[in-house]
Amino acid sequence: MPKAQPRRQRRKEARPAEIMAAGLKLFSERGFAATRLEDVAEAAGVSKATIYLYFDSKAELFKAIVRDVAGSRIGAVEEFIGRFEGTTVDLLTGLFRSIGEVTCVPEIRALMKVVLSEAGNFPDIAAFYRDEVAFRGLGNVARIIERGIARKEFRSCDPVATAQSVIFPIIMNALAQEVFGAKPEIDPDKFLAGHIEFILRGLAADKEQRA
Amino acid sequence: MPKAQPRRQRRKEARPAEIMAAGLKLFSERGFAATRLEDVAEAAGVSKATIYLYFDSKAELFKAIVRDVAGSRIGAVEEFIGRFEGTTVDLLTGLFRSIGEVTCVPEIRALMKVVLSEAGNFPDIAAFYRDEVAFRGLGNVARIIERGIARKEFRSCDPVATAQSVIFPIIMNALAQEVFGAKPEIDPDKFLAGHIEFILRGLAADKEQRA
DNA sequence: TATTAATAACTGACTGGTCAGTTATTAATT
DNA sequence: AATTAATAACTGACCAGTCAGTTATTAATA
Repeated sequence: MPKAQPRRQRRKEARPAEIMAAGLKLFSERGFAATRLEDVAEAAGVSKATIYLYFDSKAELFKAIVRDVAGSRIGAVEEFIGRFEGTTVDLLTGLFRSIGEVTCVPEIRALMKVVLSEAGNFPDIAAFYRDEVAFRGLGNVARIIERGIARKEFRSCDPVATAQSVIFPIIMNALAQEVFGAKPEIDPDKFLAGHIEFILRGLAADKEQRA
Repeated sequence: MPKAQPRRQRRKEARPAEIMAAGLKLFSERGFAATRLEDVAEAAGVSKATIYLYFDSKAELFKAIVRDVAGSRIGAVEEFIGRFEGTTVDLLTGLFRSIGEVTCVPEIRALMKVVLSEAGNFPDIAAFYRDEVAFRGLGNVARIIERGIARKEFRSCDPVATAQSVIFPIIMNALAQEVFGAKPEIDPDKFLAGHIEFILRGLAADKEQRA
């Protein structure tokens, strides 16, 4: 018989991450207001008071989680974009695949929803998310479109406005799945493929244009 | 001095609508959980107990509001679509304008957000909204696309998947504005115009195709 | 290497405030 | 006078945040 765990353990380093993981799970399932800190504590294998050793308040815990999850991925994507040397069509296609993957991670999808929900109640979270995730991501797509225009692969258009046309369906699709559950009628891979074709046509440089 | 209103008035017919209007305002500003029924009552010029004369619970009030707002517009849109006789491009353009207008009504926009937020906590609301608003609206767009394909105005494609590419940016744009506030960089009208052009290119029938 | 002192991690039990929902009563309408 | 719309005052449950006390760990001392 393995030695029984002592009832208490001191694991200063591991606690915050465990608490945040538990919080992410519950906040994304139930939303901020409906999540009880006692449940987070239980899920993290810790007492509620312990949470307050590491986080000042429920709101601060929530913010820490958002910062952690949101900040962790965009850097890698930007590096990929910077390094890429092929056609802009391939670049965009690659980016789509990668965004498609990210929006399939349940925690990330769920957190997106919670941030939307709680933005009004947490202005600083909203500002952080807007600048560090939404606008930043949109800017990256806009830059790719500019690249395509510069290389004459794409027709001339407003890069930022077009970036929205291009990227919003993917986000919204993930959000809809999160909220309403999977649509039986249309599977996500098929949608993504169709969308890529669709937007490439929308972006395509005119082959035989007057003047 | 005008005759002072009696402290109490009996206005059985008017109360529910007034309570729902007040609820819509507050729920959309603060979300479901953060809205106090006492505040709804005050905004409606009524006591909290009066709300319970007309609605069984906070949740039922919320549902009644969603049903009311959500159900009220789609019918008109569908009728417009049914009657339309011009080109499918004009039909789609007209529909976009009308959706663009609807998503500018602050209460509707805000309610969209709240429904997304609370769908998890109110499965029946989610189901209602999914069937009566989301899928129904998507279906209408898909049908327009089918019409365009049938009339050789549009290239052949999956109508439902494409409907998402077409309509989601408009919804998402409204949602983003709602959540993050207006983006200074891009004004909504310009976006809408650009988006219309973009999707019409994506849909356009191939003029000179092999075979 | 034991023993003990000091510290820091952790917890159970409590508190104060909030708010959905109820009840007893009042006043308008018939 | 009987009915019913409306309300003020109340109740019970819930939960974020606190705190006094407990246990693990480390370090100093014998």
